[in-house]
Amino acid sequence: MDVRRRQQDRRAATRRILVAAARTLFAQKGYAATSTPEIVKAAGVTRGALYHHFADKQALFAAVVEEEHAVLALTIHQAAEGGEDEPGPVKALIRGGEGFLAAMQDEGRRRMLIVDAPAVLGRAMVDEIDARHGLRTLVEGVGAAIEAGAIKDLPPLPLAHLLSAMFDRAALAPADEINEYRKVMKALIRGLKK
Amino acid sequence: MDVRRRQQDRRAATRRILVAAARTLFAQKGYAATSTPEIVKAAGVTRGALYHHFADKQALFAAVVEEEHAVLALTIHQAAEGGEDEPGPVKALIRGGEGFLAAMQDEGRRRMLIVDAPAVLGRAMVDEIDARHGLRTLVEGVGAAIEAGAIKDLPPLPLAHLLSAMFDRAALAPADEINEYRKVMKALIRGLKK
DNA sequence: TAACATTACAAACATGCAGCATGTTTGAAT
DNA sequence: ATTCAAACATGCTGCATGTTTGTAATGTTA
Repeated sequence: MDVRRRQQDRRAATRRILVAAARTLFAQKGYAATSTPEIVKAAGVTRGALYHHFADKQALFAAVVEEEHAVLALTIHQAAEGGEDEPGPVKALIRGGEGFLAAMQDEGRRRMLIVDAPAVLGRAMVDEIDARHGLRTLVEGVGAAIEAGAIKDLPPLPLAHLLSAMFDRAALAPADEINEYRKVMKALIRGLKK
Repeated sequence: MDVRRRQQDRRAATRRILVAAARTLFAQKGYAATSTPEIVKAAGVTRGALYHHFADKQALFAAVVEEEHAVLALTIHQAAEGGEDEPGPVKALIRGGEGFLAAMQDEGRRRMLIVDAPAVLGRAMVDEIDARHGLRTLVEGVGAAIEAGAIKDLPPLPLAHLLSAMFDRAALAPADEINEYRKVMKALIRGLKK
């Protein structure tokens, strides 16, 4: 075995530690209030390393958001594994929403993905990222429901976007009102039935 | 009559010109990319004046957002004056949404109210501001529809929030897809009928 | 109306950050 | 062992924010 760190390992390790440190700080204090000196101090590297790996602060944030989206999608997917009783497509949509809301209980995650990301990266890039993760499965779920004839025949992508927007807002709701939001969301989705 | 400008007038005039200049720049380039030297240069005053009238850059932005929300609400209200055929409460909701989308055709307005405001001011303050303007009328519209028994009995405020989130996302949709979004929105609202 | 007080700004200052340019170390290839 | 490139580290520059200090205009009181 090779005790020496290879270049690739070294590179990957530095990148990982940077993204991890950045994630913590961005989650705690938001993008604007987090400085790059702060990040590199937490990561135990210098700003030179940061700007060697990322074009700028925004690119680092994009990497964090990308990863967070991936983790989020995985979390929701795993949670969905539980109920293996093959529910109808509408019920599946509702369950997916529940999983999303549960995974979104993390304040920092909400801040980064819903509040900061659109302002910092722009809607276009956020859409791109989301299209690779959560939104993709939502579009599939909606499409399945439509093809099964379970809900009205509507363009899947806009519908998925609108549902996604509603889930986002519900996730941002005050903790003590979240159950009301859940109820309303269910009603809205059920209203799509034929 | 008094040719001299009173303090109040002077104060109000400076404040107005600052907010106006800020609005233009925030709308064009976004909050982060707009500097205070830029703003005061456009306004024809110095940064001293800005920091005399506003606690910080964020407070100035809050003033701009507040005003923009007021103008937006007025615009929608005036547009709604047109069709005086007393539509049902559900149709009224749909028409309100149409009015919102029409008023949101302005790119700068979208950027400030939907993208930047939540990140810069935080959800809490945005909700406060919105509660004084657009959201208020939406809650009333929803409440009216519920009391009239036209739609399902659901908590009005969460429902209004979710609808508002939907409208926001629709407003951000690519221009060539907006009609599809309109269709889906209509379907979602109609699905609320009993 | 004269002296004083307050408001509304202007100008200069202090601090901190982002991005880049240049230097140094580490690793790999020959 | 030498050479070269990648992976960092260090230092510098310009700029933005917020604060402090100074000044002129306005308002108030004796």
